Amino acid sequence: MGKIKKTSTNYENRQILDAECEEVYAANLIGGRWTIAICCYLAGGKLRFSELRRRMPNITERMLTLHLRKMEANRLVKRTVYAEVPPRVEYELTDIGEQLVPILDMLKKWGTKHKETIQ
Amino acid sequence: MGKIKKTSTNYENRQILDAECEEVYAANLIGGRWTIAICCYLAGGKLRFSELRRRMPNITERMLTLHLRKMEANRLVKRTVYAEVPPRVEYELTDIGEQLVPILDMLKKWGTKHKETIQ
DNA sequence: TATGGTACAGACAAAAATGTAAGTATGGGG
DNA sequence: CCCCATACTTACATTTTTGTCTGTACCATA
Repeated sequence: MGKIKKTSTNYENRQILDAECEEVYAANLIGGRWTIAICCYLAGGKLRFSELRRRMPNITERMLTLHLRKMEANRLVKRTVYAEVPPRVEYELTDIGEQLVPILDMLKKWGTKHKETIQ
Repeated sequence: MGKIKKTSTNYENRQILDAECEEVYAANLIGGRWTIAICCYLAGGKLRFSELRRRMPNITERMLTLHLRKMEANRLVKRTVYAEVPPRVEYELTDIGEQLVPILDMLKKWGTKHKETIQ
């Protein structure tokens, strides 16, 4: 989420997988501890920064900011700033972000089944 | 993939999300740089350790081992050891692992569409 | 003048993931 | 006895991600 070193094997390997495997490309977009949770909350409609924070009591402001910025860069969310004081910033899923929701739903069902299966 | 510190905030946060969000639970199962790629190759049928390695020239033996072990622990793959010399070990998807394949396929389609969308 | 709320940014630290390099066991073939 | 192949393991180093803490701008209200 911070700086990446473009000469590392790690970075190189990620690029290679990213390029040759669309599943990995997609997975990298929703990677990060809080990304999917944020998607789930935004699936219910647009939310302010502070509202997201309230829904995820354990995330820090820094982590929320970093994740939202990454998601914005990846075009999963749209960020709207209102010129008010105190500031108001709203986040919502983009079209392509919305299209992820049913997949997350399948993942959810699979996860539930997996939990049952392994015990 | 190595040791985890069970007293860390990081660990605690993961547990919390894991418990309250099945999507995150599922995503954690397929997390890790090489996990999805391994699933994709195993979707075509069982493969030996060395065959997997040949299909992923950039993975190291250590990383392949670690990922396969994690996937085995998570019941995504089944590991079969043959008492031969030199050793032969085969890996294949479990039932629940197979059920992940169509979801990865949706993820792939979404990834392709995302790539088109963002340019 | 002091305080409060919102949505951040920056420096730093800790933890986790990934990668590098070397070594292991086994038995068969030369 | 030496080397080969396979499927690992171990110690260590590097990179990346995550978390802690402090500070900031803005204007309104007390």
